[in-house]
Amino acid sequence: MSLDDRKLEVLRAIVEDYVATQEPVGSKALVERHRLGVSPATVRNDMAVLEEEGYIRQPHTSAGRVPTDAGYRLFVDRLSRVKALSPAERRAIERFLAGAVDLDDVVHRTVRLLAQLTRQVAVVQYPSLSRSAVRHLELVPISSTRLMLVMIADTGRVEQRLVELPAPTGADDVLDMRSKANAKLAGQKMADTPPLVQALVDECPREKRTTMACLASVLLETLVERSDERLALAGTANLTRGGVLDFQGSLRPVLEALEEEVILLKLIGEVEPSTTRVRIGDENEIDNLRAASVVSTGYGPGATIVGGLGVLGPTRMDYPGTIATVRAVARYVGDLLAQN
Amino acid sequence: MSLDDRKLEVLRAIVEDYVATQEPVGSKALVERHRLGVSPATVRNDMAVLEEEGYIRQPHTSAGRVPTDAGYRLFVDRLSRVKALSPAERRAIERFLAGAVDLDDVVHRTVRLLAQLTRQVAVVQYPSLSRSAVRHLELVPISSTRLMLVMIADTGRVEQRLVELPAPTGADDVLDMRSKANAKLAGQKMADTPPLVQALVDECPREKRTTMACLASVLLETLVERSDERLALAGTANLTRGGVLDFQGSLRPVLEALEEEVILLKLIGEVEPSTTRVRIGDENEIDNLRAASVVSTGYGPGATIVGGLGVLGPTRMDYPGTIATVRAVARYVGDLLAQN
DNA sequence: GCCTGGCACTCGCTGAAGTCGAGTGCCAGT
DNA sequence: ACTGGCACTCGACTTCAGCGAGTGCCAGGC
Repeated sequence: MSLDDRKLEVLRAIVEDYVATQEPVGSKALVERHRLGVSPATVRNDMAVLEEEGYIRQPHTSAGRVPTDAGYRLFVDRLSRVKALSPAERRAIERFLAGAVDLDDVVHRTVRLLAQLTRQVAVVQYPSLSRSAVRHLELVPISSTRLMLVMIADTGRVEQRLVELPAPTGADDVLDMRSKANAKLAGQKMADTPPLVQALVDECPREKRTTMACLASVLLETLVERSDERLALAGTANLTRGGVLDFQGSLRPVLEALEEEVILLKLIGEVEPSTTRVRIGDENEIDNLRAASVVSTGYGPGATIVGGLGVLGPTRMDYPGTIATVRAVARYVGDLLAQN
Repeated sequence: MSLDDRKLEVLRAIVEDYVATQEPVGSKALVERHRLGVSPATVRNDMAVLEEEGYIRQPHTSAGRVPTDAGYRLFVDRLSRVKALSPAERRAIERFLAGAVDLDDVVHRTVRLLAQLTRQVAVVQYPSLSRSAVRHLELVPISSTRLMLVMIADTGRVEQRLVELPAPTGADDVLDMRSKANAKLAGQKMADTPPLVQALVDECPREKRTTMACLASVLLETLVERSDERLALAGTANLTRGGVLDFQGSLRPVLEALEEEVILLKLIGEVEPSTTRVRIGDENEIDNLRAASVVSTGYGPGATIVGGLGVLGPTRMDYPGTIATVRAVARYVGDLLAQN
């Protein structure tokens, strides 16, 4: 059986009320608060159907109804009107982000802002190396057999790495390697660098080749294999909002999941074309997060995406508002990066 | 009245039992578990005295006793024997830290290790800039009016900052500024740099002075004013250990405090000579943490201290074990930094 | 003088019983 | 197809009694 308009309206009302009050919502209260123009009995019949279809459920016999994950899904996909941000919010975002001096600072401010606006846990991925390009490489001699390699990406991200050289190497040779490496790699997308790094070694005069190979391996490590992307997290205290009711009584699994960078990256890092992704409850592959929802999106200068950001909260969350905020913040951060 | 040895022994037994069981401990159970050689009645009398002196209290009339903050204090100061780490633990620490490739990596591994070993929330401060020295400065031209300043500290920490120049500046001039800055500042303690930076400007030929002044102001910002020291945090999930009993029922204030970097820095950053500092409950100046204890210490290569680290947990924690672990980890990290 | 056994007392915890009421499903009527 | 009515369910809350851990105190013994 398909759901007629009124049933959908009832579902929306249930979701909205439940999100607002955190309590199972009954037919009577629904009619009172939403002027549906029908009687409670009618609503009850609709509810029975919605329950049969799996969109809502009763926590206990003879209590009100609560949306299921599927109910939220339907709500997000078909029923929610996008909430526009208030001008005040827009201004807050702009002002808050404007003061950033530094990539670190941008990310920190962003994640705090997101947490504050959505009142949920916010996660921001640092601009991913694999999606950005090399701006400049610097080699700093530490001792005769040690260099520090500093890589500056076009997103402003900086990585450094110690290089142990196989043999003492003079300052001139270091300068030489530096200029060669820059000539070859500056401006290139990280993903395109491996063959170039190889070429760097191949083109090297024999006597310097082992040294260069050594540098090359660290370069590859830094540019490509570095899978441990960095993250910033904020707003964990928001998990305690709404008492112990959300997250089925225990924050434990959620906090544990939040500590695993790998998990978080999976959640917000897998960004496709500029859509906003909403994962509700069981849709999360992580067991620990089956009681949570994640709203995530990609960000970056212009249309390119260099990283992901998002928020995590109880399935019972204000989806329209959260989605709008996440999108807006992502857009502002993208603009900020574009200015660099 | 002063406390005789047996009363102290009773206090120790109460602390140990309470830490282990998380339940108020009564006179009978105490005698059974600790072979004190006296009867419960005697212990009761001792308890009455201890209570009068403020070292223990009864949650409710006719329940067992629980240590007060003062009780823990006395325990830590006079009663706890230092627990030596097991060889297995030592090996775990060494092995876990050995694989670090990078300062970031060192800090991350350390904080995770601490959290795991103590089963509490761990905090590690990045080597503080103000306590370290400049190893090298690098200036990377981004455009004709923009430079990126990269500062490498002797602790391995790297800071970068964008510099907007007042006028287009050629590559030669940039190189010149770079070598002058390095000549002046490399090897210097951050704290000593301000007059040197000033000298840098003063010694500059007039026509380049405004450019140099511009660089200098960013330098000062980076080297000195940068008060927002960085931190790493791990193990928040451990807060949920022990149910909602610790932290008087709400994790909220604790999580909030953990989000404030300023607060954390105050807690673990104020490191004096290489003592381990223990703050118990009310001794924390932060209101949100009056139900928590913090064990912190400084770390650094050799005898110098470049940063702080520590753990935070319920006042009901295993102090001897925690103190031993914190100290050991700090020592290993210090050794690791010394190798650089 | 200090320790001990005994004893009355306190009081939180637990479980049973009872009440309340929100909310339901169903049915007959419009 | 909707509505009003009605019997029913069942969780939440309250009350009450009994239990038992633990106490404080006191009188007696080493």
